[in-house]
Amino acid sequence: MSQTDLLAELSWRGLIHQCTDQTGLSELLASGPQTVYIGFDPTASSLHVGSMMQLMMLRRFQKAGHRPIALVGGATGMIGDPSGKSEERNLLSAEQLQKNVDGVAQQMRQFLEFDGDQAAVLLNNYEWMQSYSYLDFLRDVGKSFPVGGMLGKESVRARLDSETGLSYTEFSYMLLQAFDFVQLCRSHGCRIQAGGSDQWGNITAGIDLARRMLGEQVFGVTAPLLTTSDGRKMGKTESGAIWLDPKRTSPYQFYQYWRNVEDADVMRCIAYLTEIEKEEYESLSEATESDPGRRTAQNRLAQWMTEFVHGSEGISAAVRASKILFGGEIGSQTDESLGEIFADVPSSEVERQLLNDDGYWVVEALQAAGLVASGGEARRAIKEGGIYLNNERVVDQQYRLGEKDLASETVMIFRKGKRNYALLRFSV
RNA sequence: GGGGGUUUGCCCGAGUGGUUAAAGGGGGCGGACUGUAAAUCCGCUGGCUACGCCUACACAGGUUCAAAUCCUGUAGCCCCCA
Repeated sequence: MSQTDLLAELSWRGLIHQCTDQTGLSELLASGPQTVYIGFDPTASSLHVGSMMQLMMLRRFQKAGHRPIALVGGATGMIGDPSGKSEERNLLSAEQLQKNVDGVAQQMRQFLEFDGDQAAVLLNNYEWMQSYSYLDFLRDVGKSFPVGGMLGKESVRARLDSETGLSYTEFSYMLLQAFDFVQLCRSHGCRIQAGGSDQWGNITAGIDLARRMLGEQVFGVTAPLLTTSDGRKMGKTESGAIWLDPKRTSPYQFYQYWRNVEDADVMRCIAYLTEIEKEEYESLSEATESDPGRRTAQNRLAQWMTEFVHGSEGISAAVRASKILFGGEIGSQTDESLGEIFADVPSSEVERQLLNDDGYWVVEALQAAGLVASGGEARRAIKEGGIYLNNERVVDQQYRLGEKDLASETVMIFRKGKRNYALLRFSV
């Protein structure tokens, strides 16, 4: 991909929100391979959907022949970026921070190429900040930082006007991030910083600082934030963030999240997060327009994302689980395959001998499985036709469960309504 | 300190001696429809192997054949006077 294609691509994808000097940047990119950096906050040991967008941005630069630097904020993470936050952050402990940095660094390997001519570089700003003394920092960096400019930044003003205010520590955050840019410019010849639009203030601070300290002209470009059509941040559910780590968000949940994206948001997700090409993008957009019921774009998005993040095994597991969880036939399964498919479903154990003799009363089983709070509720649910055993409706309130009702060696699958599953394990 | 009012199920809110497990609404849960959507429609919404029994209308006690409903005391909330 040539340099001009890169900006054209970012632009049709809507990934350029603000840019400090569009023509300057495009000339710079055209003049040869450049180094570009994006900072990542190590607030957790896994990346989530929001940071994925930034990683894809770096990936796009790398594919176009530039060198990406993923900067993990080991030092800045100790302070906490106040941008876009309404409250003072809790400070993370040093050990927690280190764990997070390690976890995040690990995940980046699947997004960026760390070998070859334009090998990606992974840095931690703790490396150069840890031994920087306060006095030296004030003399070298603070000196070139006019407070008036800082006060003018939107991110600072918003917090100063709020009731919680802004601590000196958080106020200083900007200096640290600005200095990162200077440092990377010096050590790696990095002249471009990208980031989310909430980073605009920090990025421009870095550009000003580079001009003052190094006399260098550097550039900044921001991408829009990934929000829903009604303005909420994407990548969050009631139960928390969507993580890239399969231990935190299973491939199934991940897949389902994207499948369920609103029509109004789906095309933006595809543009921002995937590498689906323009022609396909347009045909998906057309499909959403003309036949929204088929959810063609959502399916494609879910499939692309899950495969990219969790590999071919992840996507096939997610699709298999989706088919069964949405009412498909269960048939005869093994404990192992059920365990995989129903990984996110609560399960309980009861004694196997309950199945002997007259069998185990469904109403009791439903209570044991935790699907209903009382026997009365269980009876009612059955009467209403809302209870399913291994995806087949239970009609008889007096039904007794026996060995024949097992879906696998030891497990029965109960469902209340469309989506509430619970496993009951009959152990020995 | 004195006087008046109020307290109902997850929430709001009717009910002022018996057919009241308590109208109506909201929420929740099921079902139908659908796009694993929205809207809509229908049903359910104290417990108990249950045509019966038990527990419930702030709490404790009393009157009565019978109380969420009447009386007394206690507590919470609200208003008026000082």
